[in-house]
Amino acid sequence: MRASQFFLATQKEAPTEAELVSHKLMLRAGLIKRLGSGLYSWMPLGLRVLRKVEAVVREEMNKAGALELLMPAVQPKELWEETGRWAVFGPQMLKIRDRHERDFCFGPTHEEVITDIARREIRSYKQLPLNFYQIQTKFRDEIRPRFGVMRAREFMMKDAYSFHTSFESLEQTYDVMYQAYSNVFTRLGLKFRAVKADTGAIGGDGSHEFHVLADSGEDALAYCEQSDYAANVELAEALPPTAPRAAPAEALREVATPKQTACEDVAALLGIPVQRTVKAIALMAPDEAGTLQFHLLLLRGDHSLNEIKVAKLAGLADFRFASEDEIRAHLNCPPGFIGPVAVSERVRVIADATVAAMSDFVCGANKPKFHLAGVNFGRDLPEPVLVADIRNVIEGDASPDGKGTLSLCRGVEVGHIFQLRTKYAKAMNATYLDENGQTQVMEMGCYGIGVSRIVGAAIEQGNDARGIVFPAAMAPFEVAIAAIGFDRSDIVREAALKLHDELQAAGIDVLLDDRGERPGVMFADLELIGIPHRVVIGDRGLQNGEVEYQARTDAAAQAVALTDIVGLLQKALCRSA
RNA sequence: CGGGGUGUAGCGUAGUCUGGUAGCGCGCCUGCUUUGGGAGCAGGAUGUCGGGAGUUCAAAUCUCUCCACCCCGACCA
Repeated sequence: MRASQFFLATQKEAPTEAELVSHKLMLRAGLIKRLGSGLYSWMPLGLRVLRKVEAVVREEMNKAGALELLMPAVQPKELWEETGRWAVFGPQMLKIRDRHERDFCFGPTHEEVITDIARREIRSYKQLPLNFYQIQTKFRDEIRPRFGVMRAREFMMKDAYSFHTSFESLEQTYDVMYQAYSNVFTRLGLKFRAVKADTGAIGGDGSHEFHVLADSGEDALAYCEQSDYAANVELAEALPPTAPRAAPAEALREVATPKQTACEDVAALLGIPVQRTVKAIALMAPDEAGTLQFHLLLLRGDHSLNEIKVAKLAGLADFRFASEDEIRAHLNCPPGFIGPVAVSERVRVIADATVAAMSDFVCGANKPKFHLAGVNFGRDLPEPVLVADIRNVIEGDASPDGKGTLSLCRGVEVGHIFQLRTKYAKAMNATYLDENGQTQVMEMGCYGIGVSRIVGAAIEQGNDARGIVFPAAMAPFEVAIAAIGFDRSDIVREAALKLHDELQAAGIDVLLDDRGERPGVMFADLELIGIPHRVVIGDRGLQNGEVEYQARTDAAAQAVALTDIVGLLQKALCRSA
């Protein structure tokens, strides 16, 4: 490709709308253009990147035995009513109506459509297992789209769905998909981690997320250096303390905390570690009769609430945080000074396992501007009605597998695999006949990769002061030739065109910068758009039969004989000559 | 949806408080010079100042209203 015939749309300054490095760089490099909130056009340069990611995904899926198909993006309401998800999916689903006033949605996912295909097409156990996938545009009306293509409303997704006669068969395919996903992210040159994930409303026994590691990632991940344990913090279990609760040693007393509401501030005022404090979080949740009950959750001062764990507790599935008025009504105290001591029977006190093992702790006094110190369960207040794991794990916690301690990092979720089991097949009556002629419900798995999100995540991981540093597998071009004086030097022009043709003939994706721009302009552009290998051709070097080669990550260029450059690039790109 | 903020040329912005000719940098076009790290000079084009309504002799500026976008929270590939 010659730059003069391509469309480079680089910019020196990033639009103010972009917050994240990757978003800024994608806009500056001209990979994408924003049309509306969460809606992006992929410009020719960006589309090349997207297509390369797709190609790797497609190859690995094919290799794993999955079959590509393509389903409609627009789906009829009736299908979604069968699984009850027309209502459940809620405002995240873009609902549309045709000229006959019939309801449709723009597909946010395709379980319903694929299950419909499966129930129509699959009759016999002999046809199973089967694994279908597609790479297609999805639309999810996100509450808050942000970070460019990392959380867009319209995005490109690879979604696969497998069908089985048994759970064992599902597990087999699940493992194959796990491996295929690892292959995809490895080939794309990404630092990633697979973690155990919350299955959420989808349910099932197994679920893993694949995260590209990046500090700006929206998910917190816990992993163990000493073992292979890794889980989303949403799910990661906090083991209860091993040491039993110590006997009370201090007397219960009030301490004045005129301005201190946060645990850190209270601890600082009292000159004690924040680990000695307990914070109370007030929730409202409906009981079986639908009456709202007031709950007080106790966490150690330095711990944070894990809302997903809370929602799994009996009676708390539909919790919400209590309002200030509700807190005052139940505790006769404003937030900031609330605690579990001497509360009415209507207050249900739930303690995190860590708190349940604490003694002589500090908590709110249910009296404005006061806290209590030397607080002990059993003596100063009843034992909590429930002790559970309701906190997020922190750095240094014991690993749930009992081998070592946990570390934390952040990641961008780019893949998620689920064992769906029979949830959809049952709801939609997707059955087959087994060896005995009996009707059986199919087991199902589903496997998603955020193809467009990968591009953003990769840039988040690969960038420097000069711009994007793409892994070779997904760079828009593998090699750039910067021809200095292309418009005025015959020997440069000839050498550049010849090298361009040779590289092309060798199957290398090459961009020849033949714009005749000044070197600074060319270098800046080629670096910004992240092309991994650059060859500079100029009069100066050609006099010695040399060109310059520099990898995007190299500090400086090296002189290379013109006759050697093709071989060097083939080697750098791991291509055989 | 709740909280905070921003809308001025393709991008970045000044001007808004205190109403009075819409300005700057980058980019773009033409010409000349230049040519190994975002060139110089000269000339030029591009604005419903987010939309609408109002106040006023006069509105980018004040008032009301609608819209769009961004940031913080709940959602997720």
